[in-house]
Amino acid sequence: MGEGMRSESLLYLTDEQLRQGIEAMYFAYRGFTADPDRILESMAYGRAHHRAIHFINRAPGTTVTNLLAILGVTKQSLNRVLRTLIEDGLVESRVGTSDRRERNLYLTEAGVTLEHRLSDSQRERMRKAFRDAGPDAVSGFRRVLEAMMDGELHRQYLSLRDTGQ
Amino acid sequence: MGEGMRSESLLYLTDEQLRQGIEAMYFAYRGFTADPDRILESMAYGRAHHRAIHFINRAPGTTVTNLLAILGVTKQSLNRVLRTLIEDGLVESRVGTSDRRERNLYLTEAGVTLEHRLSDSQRERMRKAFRDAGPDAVSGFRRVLEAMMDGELHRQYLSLRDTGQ
DNA sequence: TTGGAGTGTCAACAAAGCTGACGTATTGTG
DNA sequence: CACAATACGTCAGCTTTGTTGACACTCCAA
Repeated sequence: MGEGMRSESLLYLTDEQLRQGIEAMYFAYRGFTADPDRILESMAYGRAHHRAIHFINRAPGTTVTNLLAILGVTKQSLNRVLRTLIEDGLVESRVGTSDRRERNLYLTEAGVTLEHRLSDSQRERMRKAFRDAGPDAVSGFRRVLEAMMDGELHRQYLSLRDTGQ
Repeated sequence: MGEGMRSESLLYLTDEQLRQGIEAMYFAYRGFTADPDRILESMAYGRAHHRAIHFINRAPGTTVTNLLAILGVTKQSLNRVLRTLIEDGLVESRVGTSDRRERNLYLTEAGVTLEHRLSDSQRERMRKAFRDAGPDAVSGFRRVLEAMMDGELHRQYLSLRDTGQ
């Protein structure tokens, strides 16, 4: 430590500050997932189902392969989740029109309903956090999070972000 | 949309902004855990071992019950992890001096070594994120994360934070 | 037309969470 | 002292969600 801090900004990078950031990230993520987890556990679902529902809702008609890339899991793992969602009538899987090897995924009406319940609870918490922290904090929050992503993750985040209206 | 936004700050709370925050949190957390995960998978360990090691390092001599409260898991789940760490010589469990029912947990030298490897990688990513985002962003980042914690989580975060020198 | 690449499914297994029940050692209290 | 409560460990069994391996169907290009 202390090998030529020239600018004020470097003062923020003590090990103590970094450790606090790490622990804040850990506890905040637990809070972040708490509300949807509560809703999901009443059904037979888990976080994996939530993630699948979220991204199918974001990109209706997406393929299994595309979803695999976003979620970063194996196709076998995703398939199990997807199968239960299809059986339960929350997701519809249509054979691709141009390439019949692909399956295009859509939420059914029931799927959209559940997605709303889940995202409402999560948005509400995010809204409260943003409100409590104030408008200046929001941009800082997002800038740090973006800088924390790997190149590949960051690319995925941006490409999703840009599809939002 | 648009039923009486009076103050500028409310402009930040559109559903689109909230959704971006949610997705940023998701992708950032994946980046946040990626480096330790890589180190751990080369050994027979997982994220659960990392969490135990982290908090034993933070509060040497802590008891099992205390660790359970911080991690929010069951003792059976923690015990499995703790047992392997003790068997592998990374954690030492000493009978309590004042109350001999308790077990005080400490990292061994090997445990400290692994903790350093893990936290170095995570600190390095955090440092990069803070550096890239700039000093103003750091406080905003932390304020939003704190506001995202539940009451109980927030209390734990603060009590840990205050023990850091 | 046929073989390789791409897409998705089934089977079996592992990590790590959970509940419930129980044993043991220790502490504190009536 | 007797006995209830606490702290910890463990056994058994279940769930979610990740993993590999094997395989079927589809497309495309040689």
